[in-house]
Amino acid sequence: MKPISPPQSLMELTADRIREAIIVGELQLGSKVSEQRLADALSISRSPVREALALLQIEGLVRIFPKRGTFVFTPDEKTVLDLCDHRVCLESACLQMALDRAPDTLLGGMRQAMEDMHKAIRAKDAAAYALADMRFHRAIVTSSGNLSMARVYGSTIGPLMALRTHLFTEMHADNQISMDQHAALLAACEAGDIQQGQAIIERHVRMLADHYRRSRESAVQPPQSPVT
Amino acid sequence: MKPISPPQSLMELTADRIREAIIVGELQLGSKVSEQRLADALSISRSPVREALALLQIEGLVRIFPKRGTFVFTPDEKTVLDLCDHRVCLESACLQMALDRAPDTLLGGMRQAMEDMHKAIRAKDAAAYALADMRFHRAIVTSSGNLSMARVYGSTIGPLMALRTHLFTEMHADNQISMDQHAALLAACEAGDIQQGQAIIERHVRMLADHYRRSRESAVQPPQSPVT
DNA sequence: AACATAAATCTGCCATGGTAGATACAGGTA
DNA sequence: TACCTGTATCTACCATGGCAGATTTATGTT
Repeated sequence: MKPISPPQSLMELTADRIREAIIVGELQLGSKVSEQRLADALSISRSPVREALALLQIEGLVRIFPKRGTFVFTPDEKTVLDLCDHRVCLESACLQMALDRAPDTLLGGMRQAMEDMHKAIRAKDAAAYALADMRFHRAIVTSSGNLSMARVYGSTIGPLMALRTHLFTEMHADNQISMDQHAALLAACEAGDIQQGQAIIERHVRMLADHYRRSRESAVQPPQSPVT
Repeated sequence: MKPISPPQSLMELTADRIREAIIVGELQLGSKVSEQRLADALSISRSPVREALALLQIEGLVRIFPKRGTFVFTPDEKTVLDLCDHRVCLESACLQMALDRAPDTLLGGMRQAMEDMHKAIRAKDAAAYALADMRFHRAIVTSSGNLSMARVYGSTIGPLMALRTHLFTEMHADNQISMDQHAALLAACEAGDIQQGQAIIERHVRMLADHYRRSRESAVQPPQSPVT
């Protein structure tokens, strides 16, 4: 995937750390996140923290208000629905390309991710499940060989979807349905049935959207930003 | 589009400045771009320059090699083809959504852009034509109402496509073909024929890709990076 | 002359300081 | 009590310094 990465910069490590903290709920949605506090907590300077936050804003996980502060992004309903449409669009197109160009890579990535999802379920680790889920779908996009789509998916759609996934995998323990859908998608790919695979993707994402909608109906709305 | 922007940060201004310099060729493709030199040239500090470069890397205009330097990205053939596929994917999906949800907005935006394209052709203004062309396609994406897709299209695909456009902007004399395709797409939208519209988008982008390929066959290849 | 090696320089990366702007709070007035 | 205002504090933003890694150049050996 990445040809060169071992000398990972502190900024990237920090971004990874903060992203994970947001996804697993360590940093609450809508909460203010200060450069200084994060730097102190990680025992580093404010510079890499600042750059990491800028990156996370591009990814959509935080929102930076100039001279006011950085806040963990709370996705509203329209944002999630837009994201779902976007995701279906990219995944469907990439599924076709991946099956055409690199079916073995695609199937291998899917199977590996499903292994991890099984492990996460057995360990009842919601966060690990969310991450494995993300890897499953990321495999579709990366196997397409289209770097432009892969970058967008990995840097703007994946993290936000993982955030949303984690939000209700804790309360709804029906990972089984999700697992069945992933298995069905894998089977369709093994059979080379693109249309069937695309239909499953569509249904899967729609189900996620419905889950999100219902989980929000019975939840309080944290303040998104100091001003509207 | 942007609700708040007046107090634009120096980092954003710097990013805009560098982006324009790259697109118009002021900074040569493949050339090394130093934080220190840019900061000196703009009479500012290295901090905002560094953050701006990070942003431009996300957009795909530059490539940052850790501890080695930042280089203006030279799109190779695969990159452009990937970008074209990505563009077709987004535009096709957005066309459907726009016709479903806001056909009047879509048709209005298309007609306005076609007006501008006609004017540009009569005035033989290639740059104005390119901008109107971009607005035409952007109308499709924005009319879809999907903010996630619109952001990606505007911030990731747009700049790189503009760069590509500039690369062979001198030679394209067949704006008439392009105009005919846009007119055909508008007609298909007026008739509500989504499939026909999507087919036209596909053909249009393929034509652009062919243009690019031919323009590269008779051009030298600047070095992309110090190492492979 | 060709190559290997080592010193010097260049450059990005992270740490820290100063400043301006925004928010929060306290005190005073209607 | 409610509202306005002035002050204090907080925080992001930009400037600058020190350091480490990488590239280039110079030098000595074969």
